[in-house]
Amino acid sequence: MSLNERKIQILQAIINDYIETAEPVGSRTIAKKYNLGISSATIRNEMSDLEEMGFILQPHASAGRIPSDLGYRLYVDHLMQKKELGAEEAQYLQNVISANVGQIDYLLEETAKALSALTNYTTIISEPVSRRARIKQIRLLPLDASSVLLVIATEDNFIKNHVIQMGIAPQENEIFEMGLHLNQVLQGYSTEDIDANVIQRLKTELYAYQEILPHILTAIEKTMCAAEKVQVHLSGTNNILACPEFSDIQKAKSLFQTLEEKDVLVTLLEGSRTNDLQVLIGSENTVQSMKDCSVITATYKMSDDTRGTIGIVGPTRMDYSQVISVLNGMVTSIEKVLKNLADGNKNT
Amino acid sequence: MSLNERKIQILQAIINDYIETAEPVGSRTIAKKYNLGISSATIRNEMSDLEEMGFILQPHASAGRIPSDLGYRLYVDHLMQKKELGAEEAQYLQNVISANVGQIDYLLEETAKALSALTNYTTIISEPVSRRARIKQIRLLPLDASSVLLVIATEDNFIKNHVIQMGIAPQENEIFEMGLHLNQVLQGYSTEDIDANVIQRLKTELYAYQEILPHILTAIEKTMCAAEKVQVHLSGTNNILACPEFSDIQKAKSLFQTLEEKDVLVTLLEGSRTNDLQVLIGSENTVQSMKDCSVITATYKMSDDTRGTIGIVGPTRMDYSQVISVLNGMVTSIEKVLKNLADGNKNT
DNA sequence: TGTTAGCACTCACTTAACACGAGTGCTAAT
DNA sequence: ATTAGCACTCGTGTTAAGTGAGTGCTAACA
Repeated sequence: MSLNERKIQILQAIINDYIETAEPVGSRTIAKKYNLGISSATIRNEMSDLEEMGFILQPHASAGRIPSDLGYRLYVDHLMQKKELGAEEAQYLQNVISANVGQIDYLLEETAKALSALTNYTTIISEPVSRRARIKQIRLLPLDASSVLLVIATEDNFIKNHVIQMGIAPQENEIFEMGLHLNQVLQGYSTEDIDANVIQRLKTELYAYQEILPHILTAIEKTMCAAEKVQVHLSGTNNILACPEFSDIQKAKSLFQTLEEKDVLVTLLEGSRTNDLQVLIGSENTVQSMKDCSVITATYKMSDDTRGTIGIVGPTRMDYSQVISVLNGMVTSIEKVLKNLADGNKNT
Repeated sequence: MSLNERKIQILQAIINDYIETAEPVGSRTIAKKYNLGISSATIRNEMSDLEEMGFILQPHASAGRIPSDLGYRLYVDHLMQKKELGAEEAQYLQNVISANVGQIDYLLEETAKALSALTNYTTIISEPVSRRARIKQIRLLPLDASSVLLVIATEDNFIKNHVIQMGIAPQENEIFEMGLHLNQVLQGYSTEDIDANVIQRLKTELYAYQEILPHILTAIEKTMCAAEKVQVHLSGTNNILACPEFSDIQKAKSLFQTLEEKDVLVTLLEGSRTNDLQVLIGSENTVQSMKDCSVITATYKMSDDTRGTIGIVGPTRMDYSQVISVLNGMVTSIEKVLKNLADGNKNT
């Protein structure tokens, strides 16, 4: 029993129809709607084969067929015809991005909204992070009598700051001098580079400030940690409730619960860091509550080392080709903007 | 027809029972469960009066009674007995807060989670903002050949920064000098204080830097705007799906849609800026999709001028006294921590 | 005059029976 | 190899009857 041309046509018809209608597809429907030149009986025989091969399944004995996860997998890998993103949609995305250049968090928030609006699914976006944030500039600013502001700019132009509270009130010029020295020593360093040796060196060279130095070192560590922590934006969760597959309120609730856990979302996106585009279909998802969902993720690069991920979550019966075209378009647009930002060679 | 003691007892019984069971309450139930010493027939007569007065209503002719919004209003204002927060719960909240001191956004995120976990409703928290953020420190740091980092610390120790990209590459010492000057002039100023006069003054005094000054002034404006922009955190939306009143998926969807719009959330919370604690019941809400919800908001102060708001959203049939006790406990805890932060007199 | 027992009535909800129809699998004819 | 025909399955929709929780009203009672 081989997967001949006709079987493939039938499978494609089933998947297309099911994605459109969300109803199990029967042999008569296919015979009428898609002119394959064969009768419903023949289609029935082929469908029986397709079921045996695991590409489709029957919800119950007297119902039509629906695609299985394996069926969708075949569809996504070989059958699906790839769409290009429409001009108006591409323009819409471009506008959203352009309007928010310079504020990375708003940019991603709005991008997520736009993607949800275009696809009618749920969007997850992680902020770009380098696994190894390198210090480009480090500064200390006296804030008031008892606190000092630490500012770290990484090579990707991510800025993080931390207010350091200290019991002792140091002199302004001391703070300033320390800042200059730290900047000189730590430039180009990542978290891991700041090891015992470096710390020892700083302790020696800044012996005069031994009372406040520890405060500052812990602050640097915390700040660098925060710089490496992934921030995620979620949007369009309400679309889940529009899907007939989630009319069971229990299913919907457990999915919502999962989507509220940022950690889970991060792992979900992290998984696809290596691939440009990844599709996880139903049971391929490791998270239990997402066994009825498909997740399509795309990676966007800011620099070679700094990348974030966009994920679209929908029912397995999702419009794969449309989502993929939207994601591709979005990645292109966003990379253009972010690369300019990282290179720092464009006016705001 | 007056609201005598007995009517009040009956109303209270109806509300208590309905909050607990979510089922319309009949006269027999009250007669059996609450020992009021009167028969179900008498209760029926009183209930008829209560309905006429608008405190309760009948979903359909042969059903029991449920409280109306007016009924809940009376309950909240006069009948409800105020609870104190349990010791373990107070401890739990305190732990969550202590664990996240120093990072205001994580703190609020975790606080929102904790409140949702304790109440089983949805939590919205806005970050504390002063309506008039005043500049405490303003600095310029050269980042690389073409960009400069602007750092503004407000008097409440909120730090905001902005990367300014400029075509021209200014000298390090020029940047530094400008920064010092700006700091001197703008200290203590809020957005509104920086009017045409001030700008003219700066333009004159910093005439030497007329090419880059405009870049910097717009950046200052943008940054101060961002400092005044309210950030909101949302948590526990999935609890909505556990409420029987939202088993209608359409209702749930429209509520979810509303909750995804940050602007709406901000207005929702803003409304109660003046009051310490505010309860909006059902139709008292201006937003259409929240006509079946009650929103309890509490304001927490960081300093006299800087305050944020916590809101709990649930069905009108929510456990008002419990939510209020949790909110009060939370405000006390969070204010203790935040005031220390704002005063800057405690180690991190 | 306020309270209560009794009773007729209402109406949502449940259950069972039944018909309907979409869909299948199998068989036999082409 | 294809297809027409047919019996069979099973979810869905409809109808009818029964159930029970709840009400309002009336008349009797303290």
